[in-house]
Amino acid sequence: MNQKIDSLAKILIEKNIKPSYQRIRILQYINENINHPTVDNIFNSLVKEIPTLSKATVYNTLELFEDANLVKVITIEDNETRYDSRVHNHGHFKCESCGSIYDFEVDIDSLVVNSLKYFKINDKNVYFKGICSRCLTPNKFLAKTKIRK
Amino acid sequence: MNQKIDSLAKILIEKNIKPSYQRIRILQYINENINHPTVDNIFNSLVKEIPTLSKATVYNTLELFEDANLVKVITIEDNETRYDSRVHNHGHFKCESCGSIYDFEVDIDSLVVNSLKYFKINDKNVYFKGICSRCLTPNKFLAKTKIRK
DNA sequence: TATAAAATTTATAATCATTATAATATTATT
DNA sequence: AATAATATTATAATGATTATAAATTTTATA
Ligand SMILES: [Mn+2]
Ligand SMILES: [Mn+2]
Ligand SMILES: [Zn+2]
Ligand SMILES: [Zn+2]
Repeated sequence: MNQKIDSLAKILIEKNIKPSYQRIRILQYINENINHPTVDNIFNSLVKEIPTLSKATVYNTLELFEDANLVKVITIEDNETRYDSRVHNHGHFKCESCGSIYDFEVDIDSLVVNSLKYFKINDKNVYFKGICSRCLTPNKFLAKTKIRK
Repeated sequence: MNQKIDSLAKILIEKNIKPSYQRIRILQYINENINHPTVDNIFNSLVKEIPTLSKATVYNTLELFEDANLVKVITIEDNETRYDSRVHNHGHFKCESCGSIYDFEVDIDSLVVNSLKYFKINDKNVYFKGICSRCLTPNKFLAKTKIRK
């Protein structure tokens, strides 16, 4: 138990972030929930166990994590900002039916753009939209299907 | 003058959209301003010539255009929805210094993702972030530089 | 250890883009 | 012209994010 907390604290210390209890728990949450949670997801889950938690802390902490490259902001939809603890470059697929966001591996670096020769590129993103396989053939996987809002 | 309006009206009629004056002017604006304007950009420009224009009309019209594939929503930043009248598939680069959004051609269709074999893909997006060439060497192009908020 | 300073968290208010609602105006149909 | 359908407008409501200041916790120093 303390091992887990210690290792999370270590990650924060290495990034020069003081490992407060709230920060450790938020880091833990995004590491264990890689389904690209929103601020509300994170807050509503954690506030059950940390009743004094403030939403402002979640916002502040995520901004801190973003600057430290511990988390990546996913902006597929304009109304919901999501967070991804997998910071390596990968693509995202959003299902327009169930709302789930899937990761997929894609060789983004191979996308060389001539017209951006003299631009400094810090960040490359790829995202698709459509209907996921579960929604396309729902009856087949009924037992496995999880509906996400 | 009327030729332009007529051709814009024609575009709308072909999409089964009644060519009201407001709709024609909004279509004209996004066709003439391909720098990915926000709703505010569109509204503030047009309201000077159409004082009765309502922001709700701009929102309604853009949604209508989106459904008709006359415009594409660009969501690079989570706080600003932008609109693009160039609906063919192309990439976007957002400069983190001046905020400008550049178009670039990229062969998105060549991105084949095995894990999405059984997914229905409706929309593919690619966007980069970084510093544009003008911001990297600002003195060189002083005369040409246009600062965009 | 006691005290002061700094950092963090919390509670609350403010902001702002978007959506919803209902009234008004315009256009089409009979 | 009267009626119905559609579009526009004005306005309010919503909701996510940001800002602000007070309260709490941690750290540094005497
Ligand atoms: Mn991901
Ligand atoms: Mn574009
Ligand atoms: Zn789905
Ligand atoms: Zn720039």
